[in-house]
Amino acid sequence: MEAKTLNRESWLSAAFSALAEGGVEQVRVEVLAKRLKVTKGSFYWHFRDRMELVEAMLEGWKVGRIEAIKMQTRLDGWAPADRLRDVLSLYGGTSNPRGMAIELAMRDWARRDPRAAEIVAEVDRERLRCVSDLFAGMGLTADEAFARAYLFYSFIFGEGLLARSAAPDRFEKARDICGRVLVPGDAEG
Amino acid sequence: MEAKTLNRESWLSAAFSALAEGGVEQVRVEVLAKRLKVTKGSFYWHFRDRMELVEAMLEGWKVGRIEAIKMQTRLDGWAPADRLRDVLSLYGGTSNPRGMAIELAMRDWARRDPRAAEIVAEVDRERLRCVSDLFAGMGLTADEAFARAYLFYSFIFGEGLLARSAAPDRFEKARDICGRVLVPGDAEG
DNA sequence: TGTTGTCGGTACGCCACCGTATGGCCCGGG
DNA sequence: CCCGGGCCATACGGTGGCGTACCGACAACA
Repeated sequence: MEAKTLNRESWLSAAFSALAEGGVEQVRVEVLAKRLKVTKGSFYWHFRDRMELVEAMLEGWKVGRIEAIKMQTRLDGWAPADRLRDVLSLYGGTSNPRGMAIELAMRDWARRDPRAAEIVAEVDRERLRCVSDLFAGMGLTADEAFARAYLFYSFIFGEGLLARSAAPDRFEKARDICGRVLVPGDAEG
Repeated sequence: MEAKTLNRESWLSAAFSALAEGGVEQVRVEVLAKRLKVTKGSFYWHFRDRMELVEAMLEGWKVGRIEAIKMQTRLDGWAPADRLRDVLSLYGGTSNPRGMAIELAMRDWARRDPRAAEIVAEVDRERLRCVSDLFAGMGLTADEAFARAYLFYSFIFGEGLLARSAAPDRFEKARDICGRVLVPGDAEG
């Protein structure tokens, strides 16, 4: 019961899937077309060229991620530490593998494309600011809060990079301990 | 004064440069040939095909990294904490950007190629084992030591992923604080 | 001086991808 | 009925990469 005519969103969605699976290099017009069961004639109706697609991806990802982090760190009467634990569990481990794949692909992309680098930089700034504020809300100084946020995000993305081969319970336990180190506090017995 | 005839090492070296700069996708026969100022006729003399090159890269990277981590964590009368701080400074920040670029490219590669994934997994196992032993040498239990090693490496690689835009002193200070959190101890005034 | 082996150049066919030009289909408004 | 626009198919030229077949330069060596 899918819509019988595609639009920009259809192509963007397919593009993000390709990005997650194979990096920017794999978001190719004819490949996406095949996956959408149309020809590229459709693509070049909705987009001027491939560059317009990838720039739409950058912009869409940016606003989506910034909106998400603002939601996730807004404390409506919650304790900062609890919010931090929430964010950690949202990105951590094997939950939301697609989201993590896109994150990593985005960052690999940023390593060689200045436009992507600028987008990732903006998102990172916002994220560091948000969780830095949470740490500051726990009584840390500005410098310490920023350092904690830096450690926090480095761990999250680095974890997605580390090979998770065999012994899953071992990693499970490790992540548990890491969580307690990253966001101090007595909770979470 | 370069050798006037190329060999496998020449191609491998160029291949790792291309890998660092643009990921696996950029290690292409004709591109490397152009950079080495020869034609691909040379390449196909030293290698059967492109796959033989990339497999040589995987193997070479593996043995090199395993050898390196064993060196860097062997304590010849050194304190475990000092060795940990050494490793951290070796990979951290902006020192050795080429090495970090290769690390990240390798891991991005591993996300879509099972052979690369296996290689990275082997290296990671060895690294986690080595620094885990160091943490254990500081009196931690096996579980805690492994968790610390996990946090340690996640931070190192995650840090390479985080956008480092503007305010370098801010990040410098943060990494300093992170170092003290990652490897506890009173040293390093 | 002829022979053999090492190393690289030249030229070709193949394929995947990009972007364009153009034509066809279908559907609503007049 | 027809017609105009939204949406897609078809077909084409161009480019860049892979791998192969074959040729040439050059050194060692007998």
